[in-house]
Amino acid sequence: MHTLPCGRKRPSHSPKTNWRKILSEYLKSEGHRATGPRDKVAEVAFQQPSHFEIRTLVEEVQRRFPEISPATVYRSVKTLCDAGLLHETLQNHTGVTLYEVHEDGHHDHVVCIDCGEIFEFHDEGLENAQNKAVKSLSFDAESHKHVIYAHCTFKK
Amino acid sequence: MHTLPCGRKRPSHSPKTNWRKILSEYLKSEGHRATGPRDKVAEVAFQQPSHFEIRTLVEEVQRRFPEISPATVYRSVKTLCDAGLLHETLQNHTGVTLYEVHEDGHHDHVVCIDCGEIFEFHDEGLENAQNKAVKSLSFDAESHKHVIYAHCTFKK
DNA sequence: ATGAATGCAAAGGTTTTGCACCCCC
DNA sequence: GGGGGTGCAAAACCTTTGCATTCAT
Repeated sequence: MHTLPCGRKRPSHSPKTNWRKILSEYLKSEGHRATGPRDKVAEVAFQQPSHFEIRTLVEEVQRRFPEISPATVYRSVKTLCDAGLLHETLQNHTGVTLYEVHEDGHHDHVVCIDCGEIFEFHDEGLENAQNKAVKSLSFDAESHKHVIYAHCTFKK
Repeated sequence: MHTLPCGRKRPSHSPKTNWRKILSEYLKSEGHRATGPRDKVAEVAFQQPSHFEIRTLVEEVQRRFPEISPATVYRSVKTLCDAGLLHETLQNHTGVTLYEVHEDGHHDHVVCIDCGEIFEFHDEGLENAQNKAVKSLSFDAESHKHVIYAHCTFKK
């Protein structure tokens, strides 16, 4: 573990570098098998930009491994999500679901309505308020999505 | 306007009771027309439970008005969103997009991962933190989604 | 009358599935 | 060898679109 500027901790081996071990342990524990195609899909997935569409992943896998079928990509992504390595994160400005590598550190997202650019941000006060609110709900919260849709001011 | 227990104000005529006027003004202002099918779709939409899938709406419209085609339902929902009467709100536990009647008062959602039940909540501290965080981003925020996925403890 | 709105059916796009074959354990 | 995994193609879905027709203004 190391401490980030913002003060919170993050495991030093994120799934992005550590996924092989996590995946193989998950597969073993579930009675699933380590196979070539699934491994290649994972490899491509972890090389994607931080937020990606499954559509893009399918294309990239097909480009690099033409013998792997789209069905396998879909099935593998599902497995990677179950293994806790990937995460359906948010919907971009056109409503398409994006995936990201599941990191422990908490962050929220801003999506530009105009250009689709995605920004991550971390706000201590917001996080505290969220935790407090969740606690008061007396539900057993597992995850949450907080996405802000806005106009970014970078382009044009 | 009247004041709610939590202290915030809500317009006394929500779209739920007032939609005809709002819709007709919107249509006029955009050079669109008041038509039977669109009106019927709106009528059914505003009778739906607070969070509904478009799939359910299509079925209900077909049931009550078999002469109205699904395409018209889709087109009408788009119009109602443009008019500010409906809102694509969140995704339920299976990833399906839900619509709700657009109310002014701000609330967030809890979705039960197991049964799909949806709860609304309003938390003053959270809302303040959100506003503050958004402000500090120096984006021009237009909307945001905050959904908590949790296990509810009501059933079984 | 004129152009928006509709119904129908077809097209488009995405994701899932059935099944025979393959190959990891 | 047995059962999970894969590729392929078809199916299943969901949503949009083209077009002729209808209808509001």
